[in-house]
Amino acid sequence: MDQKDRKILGYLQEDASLSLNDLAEKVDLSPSPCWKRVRKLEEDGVIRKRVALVDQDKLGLPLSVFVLLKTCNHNEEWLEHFADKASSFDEVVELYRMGGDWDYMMRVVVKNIHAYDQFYKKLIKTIPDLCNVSASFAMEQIKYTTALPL
Amino acid sequence: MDQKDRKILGYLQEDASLSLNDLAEKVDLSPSPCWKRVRKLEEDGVIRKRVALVDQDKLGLPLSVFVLLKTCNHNEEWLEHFADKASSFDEVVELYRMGGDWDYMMRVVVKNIHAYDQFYKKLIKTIPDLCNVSASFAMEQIKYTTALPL
DNA sequence: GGAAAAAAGAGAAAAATATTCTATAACAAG
DNA sequence: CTTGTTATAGAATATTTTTCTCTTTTTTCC
Repeated sequence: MDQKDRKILGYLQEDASLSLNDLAEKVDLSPSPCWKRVRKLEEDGVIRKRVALVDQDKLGLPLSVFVLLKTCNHNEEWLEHFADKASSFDEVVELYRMGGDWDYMMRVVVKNIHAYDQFYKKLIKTIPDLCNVSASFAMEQIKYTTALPL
Repeated sequence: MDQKDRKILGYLQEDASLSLNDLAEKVDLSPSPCWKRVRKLEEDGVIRKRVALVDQDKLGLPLSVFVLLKTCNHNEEWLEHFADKASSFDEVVELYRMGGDWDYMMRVVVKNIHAYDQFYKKLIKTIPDLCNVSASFAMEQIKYTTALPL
């Protein structure tokens, strides 16, 4: 991965609908070697996938809730079971195992506070041994990008 | 936006490299009406953009840090200035204004803890009047999807 | 330093895909 | 009904992606 690959990633991170010709031009290559690089980046898994980003508000799901969790149960099996179950909820768009005070944090996307409460009830029903659950509501999404710093 | 549009979004959220023929087949349409729907979704801004998702680990940026912030300065101007400045950092991939104990939360993508510290120093230098800054480190990213629930 | 091998690039041809166009079918309002 | 509107299908055209071949550049090793 050299500087040109990085440049390619930079552009495709921002706009994957860019045609190969345009991309090639931007990175100062002719289409064919540019295409080879793109394909290699895909094969190597550097480019994980191409996706369409959908507008949360326009879909009627303006609310992001950050949910912090503590478990009472610290064995391997529980962890795996939790990861599986929690990941399976479509509302959970991000899920992290954390260091520090809380064991897990997730971002949950819902219509409104009531919908969050429904999710909450579903969550604690599905996953036992949660010792502590705390929700923080995002008032405003100031920045959201999938583009990693290069 | 009817059920078919939703189905289209569902597929494109997962894989935007899907050809129009394949997509059309999946949603039970012929290519041309399917294409019209996709274009309308794009024009209406329901589909915000198409992007390539890059692997954090493969890029050498395995660490996500969640940074919580409190400001001492609660006037309109400060808020705007903060939003601008904080958004401008490439390491900041998500930024929310929060309800509750903390004013802001952001996810910062970096190489390692040392790189986070560098970022931290850059942050407090750039943005004055931060009363409190707290960082939580993600040990593991269990789920990360850009696909909103439909 | 220079020859051989390897890697990266250019340009054109072929294949696949997206886009437009036209005509037909379903649907809703008066 | 029937008129106007919207959605669809299928074919044509245009664009884009992918492959192929040949050339240039870079690297390696003597």
